[in-house]
Formats: sequence, structure tokens, C-alpha cells
Amino acid sequence: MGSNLELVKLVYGLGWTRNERKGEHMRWRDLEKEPCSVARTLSVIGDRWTLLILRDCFMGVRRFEQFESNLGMTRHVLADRLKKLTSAEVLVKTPYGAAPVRQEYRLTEKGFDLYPVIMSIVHWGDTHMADERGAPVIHHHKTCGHHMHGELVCSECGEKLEARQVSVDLGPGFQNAG
Amino acid sequence: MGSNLELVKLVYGLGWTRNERKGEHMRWRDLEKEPCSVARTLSVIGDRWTLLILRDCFMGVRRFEQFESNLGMTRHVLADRLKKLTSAEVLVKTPYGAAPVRQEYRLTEKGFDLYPVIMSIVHWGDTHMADERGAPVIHHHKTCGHHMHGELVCSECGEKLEARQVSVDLGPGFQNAG
DNA sequence: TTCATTAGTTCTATTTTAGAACTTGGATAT
DNA sequence: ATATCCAAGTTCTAAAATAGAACTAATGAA
Repeated sequence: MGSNLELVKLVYGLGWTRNERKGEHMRWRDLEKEPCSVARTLSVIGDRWTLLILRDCFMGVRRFEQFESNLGMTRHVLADRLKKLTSAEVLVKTPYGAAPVRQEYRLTEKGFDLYPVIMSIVHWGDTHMADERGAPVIHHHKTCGHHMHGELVCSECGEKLEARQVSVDLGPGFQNAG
Repeated sequence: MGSNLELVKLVYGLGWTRNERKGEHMRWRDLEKEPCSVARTLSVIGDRWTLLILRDCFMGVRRFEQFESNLGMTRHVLADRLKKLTSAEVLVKTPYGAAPVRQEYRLTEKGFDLYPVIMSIVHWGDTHMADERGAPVIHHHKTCGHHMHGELVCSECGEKLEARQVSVDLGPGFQNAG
């Protein structure tokens, strides 16, 4: 994205400007109302545990006790996050099993669409946070048969995306302060 | 990623298992030691404000007061996050300007490499969190001239990545509990 | 001399998270 | 039938993080 400070102020500074008039700082719960897709997305996945829960979901974890024993977070917070992810329709909670009915949390399509976010995070970690031995896990593409990583490309020309080659404009969903 | 619960337990459940023996839950500061690139990356960017700071960095914001007025976070926490991002070498702090020397925070190459993470988040927000009018901002690829979004593809075959087409194995950087 | 600006730090109050124990509704074992 | 077990939570207190506001230090301008 090219530097565009007026646009930053206009688009992203909006919520804060609005709150500033009331003499308050931004709160986390206000984020989803921001006219910015980063802020809105982070209102769903931007806390300390949610992306780790979703990592487990992509690995096939589905049940409360499994999440707890893999992640090692307190049951209290886990219950809260699963509730929030469910109400955001990223996960669905379904009872299953005959006699003792158990609960299962599964990714929805909306949840599955977070895969690029997770894989981009994985690749950055592999590149910049691994020790000298290399990546802790390896990804294998069934379609082509190769070891691989996720790469971000332009949806139109397919070329690898570089921040400096992308500029930003106001879109249809931008609204000025009411 | 195909479901592989033993692998999940082995790889991702490791840190927790280690702490479990000491009778403690996972703490945030332990995350960077986990043998998982998601956990390690989140130890740098996985709190409530850091990705919003980085969004501003990609838009050209560089100075303390600019971050504060755009984001509306308290100065206390902003100072702490800038310090952490600097010590993680995601940002560099440089004095600039002749007479009254000011400080400037800029993305390093390591920081620039977070672009795919941000753009994946943007695209998910545009798709799932926008209102009926559409995306708040539009991205334009200077290289090809089109409006576009970031798309995650296989680094080897270039095909669009689907979670179900990717399997996971232990890599060289995985180490068993010491 | 006084005020303004940038980049912070310090303080108290509120909110969130950690850690542990308790609850609920079956199922299973004795 | 009573006691125990299990999954999926809820409830409690203590500790940590964040919000909100005021203060500091270095420089420059009016």
C-alpha cells in the first residue's frame, strides 16, 4: 500500500475521532463498527487465544476437553471464546453421539475462509521465528504432491503481492461519520 | 489440513503438557517457545492492538502521536507495543529531523513480510464483515492495473489453496519435550 | 518568560485472565 | 441404589493487563 496519510486519517482514524468527541478511547467492542476490514476482522479473531483455537479446528479438534488439553487455557476463557466464535458463525456447535450426548464445534464455511489467515501466519513464523533446524511442521499439497507454503498473489494477474505495488482508495462501503 | 489428532496432541499440545506437569496453565509469554509457528507468530502479533498498529505502518504512519490519534489507544499501551515490536525487529526506531529530533517507527523487512497476514485479514473482513454496500476500501495493483484482493496459492503449483487439500507432517524444527 | 509540541512515564480504577473448585446430566461399576 | 466417572460447562478469588487521566523532559517559537 502506498503511503497516504490523509486517507489513513479519513478512513481508519474515524472511529477514534468519533469517540474522541465523547472524551473516550477506543474500546475493543467498538471495533466491529469501524469502517475498516482489519478492525472488523480483529473484533472476531484479534484476542490472545482465538487464532490458536482456530488452528486446532483446522487440525480436526472438535471437543471442549480436547481444546482445553491441547491449548492449556482456562476452561472459563475457552467457554467464552467458543461462545463468541459460535455467535460470529465461525464455528457451529452441534450435539452428537447417541446415549451421552456430547457437543462438537466445527468450522463453518465462514470459518474455513480463515485458512489463508492461518497459513500466512504459519509461513511468517516458519520464516522468521523458527530455530536453525527449520519449520516445526511441513505442509504437503495433495493436489500437486509437493511440500509447499502459502503464497499471496494478486487475484487478477496472479503475480506475487508486494506491499509497495498496492495502492488504496475509498470503496463503496465507506461511510463518513454520522 | 487433514484431521490428525495424534499429531495435534504431539506437536501442539506439547507446551501445555510440559506445563501441566508443573500444574500450570499456558501463559502468553510461553508461546514463543512452542514448537508451532502459529503460536510463535502470535507471541509477536497476537494481542488486541498490534495488528492495528501494523495496519497503520503499512499505510505510512510512522510517529507516536499519529498512531495514537489514528488508533485511539492509550499512550501507555502504545509505547509498550512499539517497544515490543522494535525488540522483535518488526519495526525499527530511528531519530530523524535536524533541530528538534523526532522518533520514527518503520517496518523492517521482517515487518514487511507480514503483508500477506494483513491482506488475508482484509479480504476475510471484506467478504464476511462488510455491510451491504461492500468493502470500505479498494485495493489497486499497480503492476497489472486492476482492482484486486490477495489470494493464497500453493507456492509450488500456483493453485488456490484449500484447507482440505493440505496435509501436515512433522518437520525438521520439531523437537520433543526436553 | 510563557506556551506549544513530541515522545514518552506514572498513577488509580476497571476489565480481563489465571487458577482452582464446584455443578449438572447422564453412564458405568459394585 | 449408591458411588464413581465423564464431558461440558459455571462460579469464585487473585493476579495481570488495559483505560483514562495527569505528569515529565527536551526543545523551539511567540
